[in-house]
Amino acid sequence: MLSRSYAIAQPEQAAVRRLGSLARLSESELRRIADAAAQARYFPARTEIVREGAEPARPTLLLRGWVAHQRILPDGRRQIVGFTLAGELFGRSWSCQHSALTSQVALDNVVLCTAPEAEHGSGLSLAYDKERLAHRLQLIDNVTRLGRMDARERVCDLLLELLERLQRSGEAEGNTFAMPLTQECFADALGLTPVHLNRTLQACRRSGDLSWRSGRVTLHDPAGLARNLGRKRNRLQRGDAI
Amino acid sequence: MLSRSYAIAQPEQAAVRRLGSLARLSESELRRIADAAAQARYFPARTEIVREGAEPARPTLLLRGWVAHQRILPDGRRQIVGFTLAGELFGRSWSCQHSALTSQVALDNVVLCTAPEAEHGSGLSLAYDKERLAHRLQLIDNVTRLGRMDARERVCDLLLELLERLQRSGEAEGNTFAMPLTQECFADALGLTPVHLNRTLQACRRSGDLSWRSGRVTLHDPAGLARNLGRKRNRLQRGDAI
DNA sequence: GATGAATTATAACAAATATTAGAGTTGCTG
DNA sequence: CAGCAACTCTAATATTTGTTATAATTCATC
Repeated sequence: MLSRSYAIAQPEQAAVRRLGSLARLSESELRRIADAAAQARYFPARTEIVREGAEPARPTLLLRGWVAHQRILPDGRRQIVGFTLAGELFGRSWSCQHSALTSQVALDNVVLCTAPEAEHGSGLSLAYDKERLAHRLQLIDNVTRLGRMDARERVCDLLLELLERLQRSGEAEGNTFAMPLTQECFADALGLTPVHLNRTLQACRRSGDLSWRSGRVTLHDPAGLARNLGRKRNRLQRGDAI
Repeated sequence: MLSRSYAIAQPEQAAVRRLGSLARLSESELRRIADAAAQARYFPARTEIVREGAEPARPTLLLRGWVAHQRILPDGRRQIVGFTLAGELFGRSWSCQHSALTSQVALDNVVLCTAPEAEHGSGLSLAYDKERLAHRLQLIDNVTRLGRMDARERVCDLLLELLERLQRSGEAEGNTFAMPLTQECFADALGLTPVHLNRTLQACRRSGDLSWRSGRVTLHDPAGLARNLGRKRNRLQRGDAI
């Protein structure tokens, strides 16, 4: 269990840094984010944060950990439709006013807080809009991945996406990042069985594309992979929204 | 080629009816939609309306026909990530301010117009928000379909979705609707090859699930199918947004 | 360090989907 | 209505992915 002062102070800075990279925030907006972060809530790994169909949570800033947004079919098949990483927002994009479109579960130990209200047209509101745009991009990429890529391509493409996002919020060390997901969970995001994902990972290791050991993933040539997969670096630009 | 007066008058009514079903529109809003529809533009089948990455079009109201939103991989593989049907809006949800996230192509002869600006908080603005929510729902359904359903389930699930949307805008006759898509195109939406889609359609016909002949699709027991697939009727409710 | 549970790895086999090729069918156009 | 092009259908075969089972490894806890 994290001690309170440590749990909040560190990740809060990263979260603010990341929002600031999406739009220019005023002093008072920064203060309100810090205030919100002080009211952090904690969810242990594998805990459900919001259940699909439930009254959804307010817009939420993820201070630490990863959250998965998933659907469960009646016979138990699971599909993860997207991730939220530390420093990113979620809540509104995966919900409507009356019910959550997906269930939202903590993949590891998660610290989050309710995001402050943003005035229409403010910097904060722009940052929120960009976040929603990023979610839509995530979903479109996901559809293309699942519909038209084979196992190896799916693995590399999703790991590339995660690396890019973690680099953006300063959580990657070069081409290496901490991977809190189990292979079974990763398979549920890629529409593969755990066995086939494992086989594919071995192949990727042997071909020198990546390494994945004890919760750390390294992509050995991200640029080459991206070229190979036709992955566009669909960067969000200042002013992008909706 | 459609004569101008006929092309506009008929579908415009359906489009207004559909927007009205999403939110209560004022007299002046209705008039502005009619004005916009009078400035209709025409795209023949298989024409590109907006190319991925291009400066995107303004928010657009589709008066007639179907539009596909698609990604093309460098080697030519195509994935359709969503559809817009007559009476629905598109443009903003598939774009950001600076570049379209997908290319948008006319699947049959299409008539569209630029949607009127909506004031913040107005009925029209609420209808637009709902439309964007519906697009997000479409994408999430799509990910689940492609990730975790087999060929037969994908076919039935997508046809069900299309039937529901067409029923909502009054374009279906009972459980039958006009299907402008070629099987090859439908396969590109389902992440299947045309050959396998065709086999699967034969199987669905033989098992009595559906018929698809000369551009008309009938689902023989939509409710039963929906139950079978665990398809939730994720209806948009009054007040839903963002 | 020893123990047990969870995770990862491997193999053999089964099922689903892709590929290639070609034969019907439909619908448009002259 | 003849001819052509696009689309649909079918079959044989190849490849990919799923399933089941079990072994090896890792990780947390004692």
